Amino acid sequence: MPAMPTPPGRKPRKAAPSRRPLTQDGIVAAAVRVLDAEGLDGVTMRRVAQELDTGPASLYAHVSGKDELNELMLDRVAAEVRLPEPDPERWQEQVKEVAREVRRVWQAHADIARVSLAMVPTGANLLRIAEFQLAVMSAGGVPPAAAALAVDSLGMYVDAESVERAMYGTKLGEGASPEEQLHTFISGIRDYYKALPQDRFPHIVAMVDELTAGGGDERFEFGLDILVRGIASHARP
Amino acid sequence: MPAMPTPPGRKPRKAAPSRRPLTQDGIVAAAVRVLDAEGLDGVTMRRVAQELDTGPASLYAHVSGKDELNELMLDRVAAEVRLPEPDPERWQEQVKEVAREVRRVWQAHADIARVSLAMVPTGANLLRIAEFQLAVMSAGGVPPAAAALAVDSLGMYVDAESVERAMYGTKLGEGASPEEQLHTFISGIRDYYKALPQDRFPHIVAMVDELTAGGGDERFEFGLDILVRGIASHARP
DNA sequence: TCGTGATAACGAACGTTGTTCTAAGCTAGG
DNA sequence: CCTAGCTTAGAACAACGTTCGTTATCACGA
Repeated sequence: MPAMPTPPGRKPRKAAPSRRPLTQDGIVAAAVRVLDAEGLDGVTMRRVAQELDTGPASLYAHVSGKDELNELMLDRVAAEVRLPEPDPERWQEQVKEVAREVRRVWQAHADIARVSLAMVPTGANLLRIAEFQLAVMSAGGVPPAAAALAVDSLGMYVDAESVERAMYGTKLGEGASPEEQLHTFISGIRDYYKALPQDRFPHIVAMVDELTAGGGDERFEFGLDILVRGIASHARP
Repeated sequence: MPAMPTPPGRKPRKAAPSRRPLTQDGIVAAAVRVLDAEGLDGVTMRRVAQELDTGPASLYAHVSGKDELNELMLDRVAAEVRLPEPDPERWQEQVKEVAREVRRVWQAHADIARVSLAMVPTGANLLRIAEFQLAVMSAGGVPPAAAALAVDSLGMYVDAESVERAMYGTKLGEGASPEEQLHTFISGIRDYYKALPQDRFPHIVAMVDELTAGGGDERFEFGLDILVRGIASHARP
């Protein structure tokens, strides 16, 4: 198709290029909107681009790829985590408070914990949280080596628990309410465990109620309690 | 090319239909072979089918889809976990032994821990491990509710640690040895943390060595110690 | 005021992925 | 020996992340 003059009376190409220019921040904000509405698997380059009325190729000028977009989303969401005023006297309770707060924020944004589990924290908002925990533990008498590894273990625990919890909502249909979903899922598991052969799995069958008990908060709280007790056993008095 | 009569003296279609029929077990075994050689992301329907000299569609007669194949792979691999003879006197040490053993097996099979993290255990070999841990903790005096939640927390910790560990190997190039990969990765993180602004992240910068210390085994052992100490604090004496 | 060059935007396309469709082949039962 | 039902498998579908090459835009020096 050789060069052709544009037909008379035809606009240059597209009607209104009133498109405000793309920015990395705008892209990440759009991605988080999609995340909240459709889950992490719903955050595709195409879907984010669509949210911005453009094509997927346009995003690559501001973001190196999907991985970087994931990390930027996580760090943006991590900004919502509120940290208390450090109080060395209450360091154990404060460590728990921060863990609960991170879990709350992760669960407010669908699957995002999956991203946190699969990366080393480098963003400013994530490091801000780690810094707080290191500070409060150090002030509380936990030796540096123990505090460092404790931050790691705590983060892993919060992430893994949030991932499992989020899974219940996505594996089931999106129809019912979150509590309904959780209950349906748990009942299925309970029935399966109850039907197990008692001679091979006596404890599982006997403890089926304990294994499937707790709305999720109880379970989390218990694991948190275990971790903090273990950490405290390494602190000097 | 319309229907043509087969030339005389020619075998029906393919030279030797010595193709032994597909079985679920054979498919899972092939999938695990691919997993070990190329990682979890390398386990695609096409790749597994290729390993069996067939097409991807043929697998769906024996396996409902990718998710089920993942779970079957995990359970097959879980059969390699060896459990000690239960000894209530040493329950804390035995819980740790099993956790170490599971981690060893997970890490012997690339990314497989990712699957474990994303599902509720239902396979016979996975339940066998949970049954053992419940039994030994119960015999050791841990109350049922605590034991049930402890199994959950322990499993999550082992899975999450294995996933993180496996990630170091896959994010970097596949060229160097595992230790080399780990070292390269850790040094990158250390340099980044060292370059952080000291006024905003004083503890991170000060503890950079502790945060990046431990070949991985130390870190895991420490987290395990924390968890078991916490669990033990719930046991009756 | 007019080019002009760097950069952003984007339509189209490539190579993969999981999965389904549909037709052909094989095997067991009458 | 023939037919019913299951297995096999080639082809195709929709969706994914990413890249290519071209077009449009805008700040700035002549």
